[in-house]
Order: sequence, then C-alpha cells, then structure tokens
Amino acid sequence: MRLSQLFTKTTKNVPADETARNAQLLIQAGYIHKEMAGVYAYLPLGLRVLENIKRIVREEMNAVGGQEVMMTALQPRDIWEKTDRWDDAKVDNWFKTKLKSGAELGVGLTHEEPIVDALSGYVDSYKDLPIYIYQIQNKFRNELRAKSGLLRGREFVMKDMYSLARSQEEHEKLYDQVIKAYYKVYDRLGLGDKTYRTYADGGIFTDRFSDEFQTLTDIGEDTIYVDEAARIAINEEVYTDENLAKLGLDKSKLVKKRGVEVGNTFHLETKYTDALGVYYTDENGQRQPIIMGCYGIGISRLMGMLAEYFADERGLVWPEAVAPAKVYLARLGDDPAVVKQADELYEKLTKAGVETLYDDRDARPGEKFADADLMGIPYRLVVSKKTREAGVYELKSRQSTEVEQLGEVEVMKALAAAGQT
RNA sequence: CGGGGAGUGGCGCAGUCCGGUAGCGCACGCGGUUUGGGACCGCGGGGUCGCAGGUUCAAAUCCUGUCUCCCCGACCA
Repeated sequence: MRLSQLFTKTTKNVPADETARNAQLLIQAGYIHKEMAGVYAYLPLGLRVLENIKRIVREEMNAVGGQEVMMTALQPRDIWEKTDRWDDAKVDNWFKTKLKSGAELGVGLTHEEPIVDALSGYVDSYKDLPIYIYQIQNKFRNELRAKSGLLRGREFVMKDMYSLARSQEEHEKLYDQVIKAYYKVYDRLGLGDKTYRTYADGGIFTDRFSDEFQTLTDIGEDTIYVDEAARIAINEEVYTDENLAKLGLDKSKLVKKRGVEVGNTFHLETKYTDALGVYYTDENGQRQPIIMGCYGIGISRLMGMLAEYFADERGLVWPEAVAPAKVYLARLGDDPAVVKQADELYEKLTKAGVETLYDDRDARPGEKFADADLMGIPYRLVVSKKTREAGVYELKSRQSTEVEQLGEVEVMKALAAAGQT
C-alpha cells in the first residue's frame, strides 16, 4: 500500500478523551476511530491487524475441527427466556430493542442460546456428535462504564466457540483440546510465556470454575494469584482457602499479579441443551443429554492488549504475526532516480509477497521515520540518494537502533525469512 | 449508579473568576527557502463556543435544565 493513497494520517496530538495507552497510540497512528465511549471503528491499518489476529485464531480453531458460522446480532426473546437469561436481573448488560410490532429483541452479547437453538434441527443421533461450532462476530454489551480503550468496549469483536459432547468424558477431552489450541494462539501472538491458565468464576454461564487466560502485565484490570512454576493461576474473585483446597493449589507458591483476560472458557454442562430441549439418541435408542463447553477470545481486546503491551515511547511495536505490513519502505527525497528505484523495489517486495507500506509521500525524512515508528511496522527500509550512491539499502528493525546496509538480494532474503508464521 | 473533572474550527488547548459577538499550536491551501529524525518565513481558508431555555442593551463568559466524554469506585460473557 502506498501511503500517498492511504486516507488516514498520523497526528502528534494525543487524544484528550483517552488515557489508555492502547487507544492513544492506535488513534494517533490512524488505526482506529472512536465513535463513542467503548465503540471503535477500524480504519485500513487497524483492520489489517484485526484480520491478522482473526486469521491466527481461525487457523487454530479449524485445526481442532471447528466449523465456522456466523450467527445474528438480533436475538428473539423466547430462546433466552427458556434459559432464564432474558431478565435484566439475571443479565444486566443487555442492549434491547423492539420490532415495529412491539416484540422485544435483544442484541447479542453471547450466543449459547442461538447456537443450540440452530443446532436442534441437525443434532439427533450419537453419530452427529461431537462437534465444535465457532464464529467471529461483534458482541454488544451495555457496560455501565466502558474504559481502557479496546480492552473493555460496548461493541467488540469476539471469537466464540461451542463444543457439544455425548458424555462428560468426551466433553473433558474436547475442552482440553481447546485449551491446547488457546496456548498455540497466544504463542503465535508472542504472549505465550506471559499467559497463564487461571481459575475463575463461571459467571452467568456455569456453576463450575471457568478457565481464564490471563496475560501478566501491569495494565491488567484483573488481580490474580500465580504459581509460575506450575504455570497456573487463580483469579482473586474466587481466591478462598476453600477453593484453593478444592483446586489443589499451594497458597505459599502463589504470587499476586495483574493480568489482562485474553480468553475465557466455560464448562456449560447440560444447562443450555436441556433448557432448549436438544438431546441425542444413543446406540440403544435412548435419549441422552448433550454436554457443552464454550470458549471465548476477545479479538479486539487482544488487539488493544498487543498495542499496549508491545509499545515504547515512540509508538507501537507490532509482533510480525499481526502487523499491518512487514516492512515500511521509506523513500527519502524526490530525486527521479531514487523514485524509480524505490518504485521498483516496492513492486519486487509486493510480488515476493512481502507486505509493504510504501511511504512515497512528499514528506521530510524525519516525518517518515517518526511515522514508521509510531505505526510500529516491524522493519524499515530506506531508499535515498545516499543509499543509491552507495549501492545499498538500509534495513532496520523496529525493535533495534541498529541499521544494516544490505544489497537487494540480501534485503529480499532477510524480509522473506523474517517472522514467518 | 456514587464521587471527581471536562465539553470552544478536523485534533490539542487558552479565553469563563472581573459579560462588550473568539485566539494560539497542530493539520489544511498558496508562494518561497529547505530536505537523513516530526523544517522555516510570509499569506490564506475554516469555529457562534455540546444542546435547550432564562437574565441582560449585550452571553463562550452569569442562572436553570439536559446530553456527552474522561478518571476513581461499584459492576464486568
């Protein structure tokens, strides 16, 4: 993409209505637009990051056999009444609206009910199970107070997967498989070593503990107690001696930390399938209950999390796996020979499949460098009169101050090899 | 929802206490000088001061109501 054609631009002004670093940086770099509190639009560069995160999550969900669907945001009241989750006293962050006829609707905040309801026409026999169904979709929650930029919004992008199993034993197997897939997702995002499976409250979903995935960082909203050696943690909300005993955690090894919840999985048992009357028939012709699990990953929250976690005083520092482009090609000056050389290099990089942001604007070097840093593109490549005369290109990683002088072949090789995911 | 802060060109702000119809920086346009870490000079376009009502000869400024945003708390698949 040529920056001269990109409609967004960066700004030196820090937005006054944001204190969260992720929102400040993403707005300054032109990745997102704030529509209102807790509601953000994704601009070209931001959308690329969001799609990259989705791609990784999607690949890992597909790898365990997940089947992707897209459910609806508009929800009929009746299925939610069957599970007793329509009442505001039960779930207080609903957005609700009405049809012209007067019938009440909900705007989806989670999708257990519609998923189960939709599956009721397809799941009849033991031969139809087990299955994983997932979607990546916008969720709407009427939070009393949105905050922390993309970390807690009212409209946000989430991946939610649901498993349906024939027995408790089968359910546990499916559940563990997803836990493993989640670790892979966080590894690929560069958060693996800082992310802990954490026992937490089951909320409105289940009476059992849920598992949260908490990334340790000071910006976290959650307080958790971590056993780093055992790679397990427990959320403060369920941190009692009784629970520690139940979970077999050693209190003396737990250290209090802050974390951001980057995923959450639940054992739903038969709560939703029973309530909506969905069963299967076993080999003996007997009707049997279906055991469910559900598995969430906040895609947009992860984007905010990554923006805040991987940043420095000059701006964003995207991991290559999610960066909107791999390299920022800065052309300095408008010498015709330099322009020609940079244009050709851009073509070559693009043809080689190296995502390139080509700064072909009529701007001064300092501005281009500052923008490359603020946008957080992993590599910066400079073409100028100076490099042309020296017969080299300058390649620099966003994470280092060192500049390498390389010939074209070496540049292409370095960029093709770097950060394959 | 409780407490606190704030709404003034696209963005960041000053002006409000002590009413006299709006100013600065960024961004934008034109001209010139510049060109390896967010250049400089000159000229120029753009706001009726969140919204509604009130007081007054006169309201960004005072009064009332209301909406919105931010922070702390409560809450949080």
